[in-house]
Amino acid sequence: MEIENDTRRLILDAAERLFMEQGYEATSTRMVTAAAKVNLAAVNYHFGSKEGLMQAVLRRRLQYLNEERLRALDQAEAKAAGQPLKPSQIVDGFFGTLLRMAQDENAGGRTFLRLIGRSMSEPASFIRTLLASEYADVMERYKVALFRALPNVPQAEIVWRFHFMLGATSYAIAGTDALELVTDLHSNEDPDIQAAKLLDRLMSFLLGGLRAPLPVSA
Amino acid sequence: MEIENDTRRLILDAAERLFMEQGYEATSTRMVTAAAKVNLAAVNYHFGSKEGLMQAVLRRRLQYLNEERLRALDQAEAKAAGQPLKPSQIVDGFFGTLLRMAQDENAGGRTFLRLIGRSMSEPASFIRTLLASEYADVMERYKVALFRALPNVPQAEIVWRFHFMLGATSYAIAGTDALELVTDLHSNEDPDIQAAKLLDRLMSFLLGGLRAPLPVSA
DNA sequence: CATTCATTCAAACGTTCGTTTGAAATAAGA
DNA sequence: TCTTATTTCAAACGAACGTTTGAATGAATG
Repeated sequence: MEIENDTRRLILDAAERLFMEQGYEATSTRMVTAAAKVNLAAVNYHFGSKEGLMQAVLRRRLQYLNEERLRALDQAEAKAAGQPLKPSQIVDGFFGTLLRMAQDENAGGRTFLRLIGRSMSEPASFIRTLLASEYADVMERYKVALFRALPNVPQAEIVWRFHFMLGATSYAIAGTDALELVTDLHSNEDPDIQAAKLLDRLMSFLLGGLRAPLPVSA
Repeated sequence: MEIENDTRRLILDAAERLFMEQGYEATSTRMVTAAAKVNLAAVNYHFGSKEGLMQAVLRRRLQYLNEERLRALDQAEAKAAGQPLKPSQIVDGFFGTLLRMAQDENAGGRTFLRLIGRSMSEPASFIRTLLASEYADVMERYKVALFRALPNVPQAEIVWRFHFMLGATSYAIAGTDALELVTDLHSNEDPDIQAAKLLDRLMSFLLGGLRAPLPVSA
C-alpha cells in the first residue's frame, strides 16, 4: 500500500542512528536489522551491501541539504543583482542551512546533523569519495561566491579558511560527547533553543575566523 | 641491551601509523604485528589488549604534548608577572605547541599530529575517556587563562569558542585527504614550510574566531 | 653449568563479521 | 483464479577478528 518500501525506510532510519552513535566500522548489519526489526538479509537485498547502505543513508539527506544550499545561494545572488554577496550571507547559506536542518525532523533532525559531523572524519575511503562527489557542485559555487565577496584575500587563503570552518562545524555538531571533554556545562534548555544558540555562536566564530587579518606568511 | 624494549616500540610505531591511516576499528592486531614484523601474540603480551595498545599509543605522545603545553603556559605567565596574557599567547601555547610537534620526528611528527586529529572523533568510548582524562589538567589551566585574558566575554562563550578551535584544528590536521574535498591545491613545497604556513594560517583563523563579536543571543 | 625469568613463536580457540542461499510468503498482473 | 515477480525468512557460508595456550628460545643470575 505504501509508495515507498517500508523495510527500506526502517533500515535507513535505524542505520542512520547507529552509524551516528558508533561510526561505520563499529556498526554491524546485525545491529541495524535488529534495531529496524527486519530480517538480517534485508540489508543486502535492498542495498546490496553494508557499504551500499551507508551510501544510501548519507545520500538520502545530503541531496536535500545541498539542494537547499544551492537554493539559498541562488536566492541571495538574485537579490544582490550582480553585486558580490556579504560573507555573512554566504556562511549562513552553507552552514546555517545545515544547522537549521537539525530542527526539521523530516530531514533527519539532530541525528543526521551529528551523522554528518561524524562522517566527515570517517576513515573509510568510500565515504570520503561519496562526500567529495556529493559536495563537489555546491563547494564550487560557494568558493566562487567567497572569492567574489573577498576580492582582496588570496584565493588559497579563502580555501583554507573554508576548510577550517568545515572543521569547526563538523566537530561542533558531531558530539555533545566531545563537548563534555571541554566543559562541564549541562543545560536543561529546549533542544530547539539550544540549536538556535549554537547556530548563532558558531556563525559568530566562523565569520570572525573568515574575516581575520591575514597571516604574515601569506 | 636496549633499555626500552624493542618489540614494544616497533608495535607502537606501526600502530600509530595504522590507527592514523585507518582508524581504530578498521585496524586489526594482525595488520599491526605484520607491519611491525613481530609475532601476532606480542600485542596481547605487551599491551594486554588492542584497547591497551591504543591507549599506549595515545599516551606516549599526549603526555609529552600536554607537559609542553603546561610549560608554555607557565613560562608566559611567569613573564607576564600577574598580568593577564594576550589571547594570542594562549592560543599559541595550546595549538602552536601541537603543530610544532609535527616538525619533531622524535615526538611522532606528522603521523602523531594526524592521529590526534582523527582520535578526537573516534566513536569508541574508551578513547574519549582517555582523551578527557589526559586533557583534564591542561584544559582547566588554559580555560582559566582565557577567562582572565577576556574578562568581558561570558565564560560559557569562551568554552564554546575553545571547542570550535579544537574542531577547526583537529579537522585541519586529521587529513590532507579531507582537504582535497575542498580544494585541488597541490603543493610541492617542503613539508616543514607547509607545516609552518599551516600554523600561521590556523592561528589567524582561530584568533579571529576567538575575538569575534559576540552573537546577539548571548 | 644449572636455573630462573622474560620473551617469542606457531597454532588454535570461540565469536562475530558481511554475505549468500533456497525455500516460504506475499503482492501484482493476466 | 492461475501465474509470475517481489519480498521475507531461517539457516548456513567462509573469512577475519581479538585473544589464549603451551612449548621453544634467549638472556640473566646464582
